[in-house]
Order: sequence, then C-alpha cells, then structure tokens
Amino acid sequence: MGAARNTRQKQMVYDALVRLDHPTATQVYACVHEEHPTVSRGTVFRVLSGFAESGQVRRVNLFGSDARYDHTLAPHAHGRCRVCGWVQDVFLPDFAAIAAGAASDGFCIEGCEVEFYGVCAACSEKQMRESANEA
Amino acid sequence: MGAARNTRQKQMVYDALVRLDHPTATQVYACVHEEHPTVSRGTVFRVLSGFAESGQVRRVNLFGSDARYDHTLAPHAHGRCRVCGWVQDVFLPDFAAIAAGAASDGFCIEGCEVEFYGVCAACSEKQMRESANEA
DNA sequence: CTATCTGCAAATAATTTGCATGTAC
DNA sequence: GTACATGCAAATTATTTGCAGATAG
Repeated sequence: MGAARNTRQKQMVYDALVRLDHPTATQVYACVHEEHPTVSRGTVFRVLSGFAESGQVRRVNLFGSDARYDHTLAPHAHGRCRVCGWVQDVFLPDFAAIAAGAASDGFCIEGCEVEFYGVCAACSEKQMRESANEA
Repeated sequence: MGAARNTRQKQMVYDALVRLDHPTATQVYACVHEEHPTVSRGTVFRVLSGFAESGQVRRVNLFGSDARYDHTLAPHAHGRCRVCGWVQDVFLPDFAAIAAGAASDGFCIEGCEVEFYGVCAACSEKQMRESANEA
C-alpha cells in the first residue's frame, strides 16, 4: 500500500463536503457533478470512504437516513431537527468524560457518537407563529 | 385511520426481534421467513416501521451499517465492538440529564441516541491471548 | 515508469411500493 | 362487511465493484 495521491477530484469532494453542511455521499456527488460532470459517482463514494478511513473526515449515521460526512473532527454531538431535518453541531464540554465514564463489563471504549433529536430553533418559532395564527 | 390490528405476522416479527439481539430488518426477515416462508419482505419492513413509528420498538442507526431495531425501550446507549460487530446495551444512569443539559441555541431536545464504539470484553481477551502467543 | 486513481456502467443490497387478495374485528 | 394487512413482484435508492485508460509522484 502506497501513499495517497492528491488529485483534483479529492480536492473537489473535500471542498463540497465543507460547503454542504453534513451532506450524504449522494449530495456531495450531486454538488461536485454539477460543476464537473465528468466526476463519477464511484469516485465520490470511494474518495469519501477513503477520507473516513484515514480519519480525514468523520462518517456519521443519523436516524433513519443514509450515512453523512462531517469535516469537523473535534469530538461533538449532533442535533437533528425532527421537522426540517437540519443537523446542528452540539459541542459538549465533557464529551470525553462521558464516554470514559460509561465503560462497563470490560467494553473498551475508543470513541462515542451522540445524536440528539428534537426541533431546531427556527422550526420552533415557525410552529409557534402558526399556532398563534390558528387561535 | 383505524386502530392497528393484531396479526400473526406482527407477533412473529416481534418475537424474532426480541430473540435476535439488535437485528437489522433483513435479519428479522431471514429469521421469520425461515420458519414461515410465506411471510414477505414487504410485510417485515412495514411491520418494523410501524412498530418504530408507534414507539413499540426503537429504531437505531449504528455506524456504517443499516438500521437496527431494539425492543428495549428504556433510554440507553449502545456499545458496538469494532472487531466482532456485537452490540451491547449500555445503561447510563444520568442519560436524561445529559440530553437535557446539552440544549443550546434554542434547539428543543426531545430525545438522544448514543453509540460508543470500541472493543468488547470477549474480543479484548482474544486479542490479548493472540499477542501472548506471538511473543 | 508504475502504483494509484478515475470514469463508466453494470452489479449489489436495502428498502419501498402498487395492487389484488386475505383477514381481524 | 369493511377497513386494515399481507403477499408478491417490480421499482427505487444508496452504495460497490470490475476493468481499461489516465495521471501523480
């Protein structure tokens, strides 16, 4: 196994990932493919998997959806809005401590993924406004 | 919309779910279908989705895998072994408090899913034994 | 040069869906 | 009896893969 090479495709995939806010692989493909129609689906999936494997990006599985990719490497959780589906980063100050403290039955914990779900601020306000109109 | 009906299929799907330990929908299908070949894929997926929607079971998305179903409704996290893939329940005493305390930016948290990943006790021992043999 | 990458298109695999029939209540 | 459920098979959707040609180092 040799060293990974830098290619235009990898750069484009990474740029799209940063720009797109927790996108799925398919969303990254759509974004890259729009400006560079010759870039193929296979390449985007391969590049994203490679990034995830090398730790360059994080692969996140959220509820009831496909795998998403996150360029923010610092440990953090996610808030997923039940209404609009938006994913918000949630930084927990004692994130590592929570993970470390949860070890039990000899399970050696190496990392931790957390997703909160609920309603984001924007959707809360919208719902409040709508129910005010009904009354 | 009428009330949900009790059918043999639903009972079979639920029984398989309890027996199988965090199975994917496809695993549930395989299990049910083996003893009752007439039960169809579509039914198993529909029944599991219905259970998840009604809150009768919990749908869990773990890293890099398909959706899994969990009949344990009490709030808990999961430990997923990097080596053998086994999923262990992890009960956190202050689970609700963690979720509640993490609210920020107006995100209204309704629930929380946590997955720890690492190596389970069995795989740790096995690896230790193997490295001892090499030395 | 040559090991790695890429594009393409076809293959998998999970999940969903339309529709006619079956069945719980 | 009728509304909800099921079986079947075909359709979708996400992701993977084989292979020949392109290219980074």
